[in-house]
Amino acid sequence: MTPNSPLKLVWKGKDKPSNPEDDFDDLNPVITYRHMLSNNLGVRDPLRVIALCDSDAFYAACEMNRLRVDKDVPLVVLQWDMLIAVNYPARKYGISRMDKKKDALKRCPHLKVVHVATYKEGEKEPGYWDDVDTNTHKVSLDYYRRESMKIAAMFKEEVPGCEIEKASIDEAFFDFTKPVREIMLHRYPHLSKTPPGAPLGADTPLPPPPNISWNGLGNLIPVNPPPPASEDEPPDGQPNITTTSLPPEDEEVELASNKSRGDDTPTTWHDVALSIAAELMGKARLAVKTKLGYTTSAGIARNKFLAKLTASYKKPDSQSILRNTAIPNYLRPKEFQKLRFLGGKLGSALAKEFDVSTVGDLLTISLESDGMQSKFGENSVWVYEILRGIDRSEVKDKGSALTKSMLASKNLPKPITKASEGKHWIRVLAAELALRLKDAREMSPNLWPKTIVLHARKGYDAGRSKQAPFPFTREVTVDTIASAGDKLWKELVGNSMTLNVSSVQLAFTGIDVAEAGQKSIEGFLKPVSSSSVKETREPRDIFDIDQVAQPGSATNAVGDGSPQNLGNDKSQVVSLSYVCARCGKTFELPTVHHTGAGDYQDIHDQLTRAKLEHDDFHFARDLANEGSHRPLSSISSKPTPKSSKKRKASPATRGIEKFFRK
DNA sequence: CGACCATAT
DNA sequence: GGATATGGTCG
Repeated sequence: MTPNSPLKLVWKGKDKPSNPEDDFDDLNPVITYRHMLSNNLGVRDPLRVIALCDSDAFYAACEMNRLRVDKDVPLVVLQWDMLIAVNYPARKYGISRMDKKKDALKRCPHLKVVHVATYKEGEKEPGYWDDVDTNTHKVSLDYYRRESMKIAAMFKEEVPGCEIEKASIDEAFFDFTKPVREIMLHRYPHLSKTPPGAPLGADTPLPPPPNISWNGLGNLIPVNPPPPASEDEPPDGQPNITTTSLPPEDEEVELASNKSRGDDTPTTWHDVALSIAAELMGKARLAVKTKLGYTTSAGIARNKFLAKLTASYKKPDSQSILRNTAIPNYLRPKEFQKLRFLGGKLGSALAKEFDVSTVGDLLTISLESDGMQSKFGENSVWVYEILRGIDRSEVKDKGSALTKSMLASKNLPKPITKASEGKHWIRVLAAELALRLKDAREMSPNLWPKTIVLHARKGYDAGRSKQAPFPFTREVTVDTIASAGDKLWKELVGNSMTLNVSSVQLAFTGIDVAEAGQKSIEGFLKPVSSSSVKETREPRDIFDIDQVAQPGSATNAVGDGSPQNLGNDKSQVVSLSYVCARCGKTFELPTVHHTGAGDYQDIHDQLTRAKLEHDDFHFARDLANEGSHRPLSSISSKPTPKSSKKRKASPATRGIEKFFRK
């Protein structure tokens, strides 16, 4: 029976609280030595501290850095005729996204206007040109992706031992719980051991926390927000008034008024944890600002949901802290449709069903109110909790495969009608994917896309998609990708001459590091050189294991699937290497001549032996390291309001494995 | 696994 | 709204 048992909350709706504060009655849990000294309470940890940090006007900031523009220069980033980013100096002129370039310039004639990088026609690389035309170019966000990765890398450096989840190109969540606990134990050594005379042993509450100074740590969200600034409230509380208090202009003012806002409510140990997290977050943000030139805004609170909400309290270049005690008053006036995951259909369904708009409104609706269970089913508990500031979703390190999919897409203002145009755009998109995959492989070689997907929208219809396994080829070339794309195109739009395609998207999905035993051996066999291999439009990987093991099998769905490529090359000079996906060690084999599958088999066997030996080394080393990082799958959390059904473990990995395990 | 949907920046 | 990303549903 943990103090924060979720069941308590689930059933709580049964007896309607008479005191509205009861809705938030888990916000001040008793914290014991057991809590303090446990390291695996996960999302139930009463000392959990999470932050969300996002870059201010990120694309604009990237361009300012790239062009070495002074930080006070108003600048916008353009995508065709649309503003996709407006820096803060430009916002002072009342410029916002949704404005057109024209209007923006009207408001601020000396505005710096930068168009996002584009590929043009068949260019291999994106670039910045001034003659951008949506009919011939496609946008590339690559520069921003790279900058984003730099920032993420610096964050990891700056807060070691902290789980970090990149949530989007310009946002990351931090789980500071672990490093904060260590610091707390170090700073307050009397917490590190249950005192001998403690009445309840480890379940004894901690002694009173020290008074802490929030000075310099960020903006404290007030426990008692000041009343809305304007006296003349529009009838009905309409959307264009800001219900939340306006943040003060500077932190001095904020701090001076803390007392009057009730921020002198008793300090808790969770507050101590928050304050330490704020130190760490501030340090990491400072590093990013001084070393990379990006300002950020962060929110620090007890979970992801609140951290995200808190980050928006004051921007830019600022961080804010939401104490548990400040949660109810911060949450209640918010329009729930602005909350994470309630911005879409679920949110509007709730608004319609109960005819309300704020969190406070929804708090009066119990779990078993008419319509709650029937209309929202599984979501109702999730909603119930989120409204009360409870969110058990975890911050998960997305590990090595930092990106699971790559999408290149192009909207066609003037829909295309000819097959040749389709081919053209597929080629452009393929070129981009090829480059991006190549770049990604510089960081982690052995990245493999499992599938390729083509999306197309015809006229006004909803888009349709087709996918197929992406073939094995060591060299993923534009041609490889384009022909796979062409094939999907045929299945999707056919040869009909009436086609009217207004958007095309080509994607890799299931990108992952090929791990031993997970993918087939092809992934580890890398042709170093080859001669008399004709460069066909669809170069087949000459080491495709299927060809070796089962000559003629056509499981490889590459390109046009023309059979003449299957084992038709009579003589080749090749040499092979095997690169371990885990440590990068390379095994080279001498150059061989071969005339048939038998030779392949020889090479294959030798490499297989080397690989097995090497795998054993990793296996042993893994055993030695066991125990330090086991995935905790026991904690169930619901990252999205969607179903909580668990996916079954993927079926046994098939393929080449049978060649190795005997 | 394949197609599609929901959500977000 | 365009360009991307992720995760869930359902057959």
